[in-house]
Amino acid sequence: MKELKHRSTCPVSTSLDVLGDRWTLLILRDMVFAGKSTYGQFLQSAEKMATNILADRLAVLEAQGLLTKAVAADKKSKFTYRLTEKGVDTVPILVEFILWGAKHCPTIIDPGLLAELQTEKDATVAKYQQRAREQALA
Amino acid sequence: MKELKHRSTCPVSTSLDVLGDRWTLLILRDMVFAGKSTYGQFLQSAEKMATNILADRLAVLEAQGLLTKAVAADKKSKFTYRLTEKGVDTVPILVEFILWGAKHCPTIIDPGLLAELQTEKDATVAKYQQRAREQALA
DNA sequence: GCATAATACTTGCAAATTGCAAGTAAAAAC
DNA sequence: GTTTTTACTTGCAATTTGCAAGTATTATGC
Repeated sequence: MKELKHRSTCPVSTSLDVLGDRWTLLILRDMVFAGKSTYGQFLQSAEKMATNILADRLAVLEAQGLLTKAVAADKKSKFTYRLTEKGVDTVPILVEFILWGAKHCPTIIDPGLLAELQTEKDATVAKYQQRAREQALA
Repeated sequence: MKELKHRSTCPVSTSLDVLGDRWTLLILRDMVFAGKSTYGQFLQSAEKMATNILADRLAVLEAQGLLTKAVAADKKSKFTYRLTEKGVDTVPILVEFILWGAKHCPTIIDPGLLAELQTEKDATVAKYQQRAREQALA
């Protein structure tokens, strides 16, 4: 069980204690926007996460209740990671990171998604949250 | 000049390259919600940031154009840090961290601010952004 | 005008974390 | 029954963090 030290009672600080590093939110991004759910899929993202870091972060996210781990339906040698409601609730955070990065950094992003986020943020957030919930039932 | 490596062209990833650590967003939080502007003030927050980390992060934030550094109006031995528009644009990110932390972690937060964020998020974001812009002119 | 305090860092070093490469183990495919 | 797939674990060097102490410039008090 991965323990976690909380530095203060401030909600920004406690959120950062869980999510504040270079990799954790990328895993959640891959689940929400790319529909990924397995260790092997997470390893294939453009940022090339090291295998030990991925294993560590998945363990933290599971211990903190943002995702669940279960044996895959098709193969016993495979695990499927799914978002809990606590994990689904990080979608608004991911969206704000997308909007900030798209505005202020050199990035490449699907223009359709960006336009959707800029004009109908709340509905788009809700759409991806609903999609994640439905995957969790599958 | 603090350089920064970008791991990919994904906007979440590039945002994390700048903001993805345990301390950076706490500095921005202190500027936006506590009106702090000096090195000494940042050191006094509940999370007890080490002096070298603070100096490093302020340099990164300045190099990345999220804040500006200037000699204080009252004392030549003091510096005043202010948010640029790029910095002001992180307020929605901070707000989502507040809401997630307040919902899912044990935290203490001003009930007035929380209620305001829950019922009138956009207006509250705009209010704190405007406040930060006005401080930058002072 | 000189000692003390305030302000903003910098430096040194041990401990923790990260990143890379290679190795392991169970299940699946051929 | 050998090879491949899948999910890790391990070892180790390099980087980052965290703590304590030191430095440098400006301001204050007598």
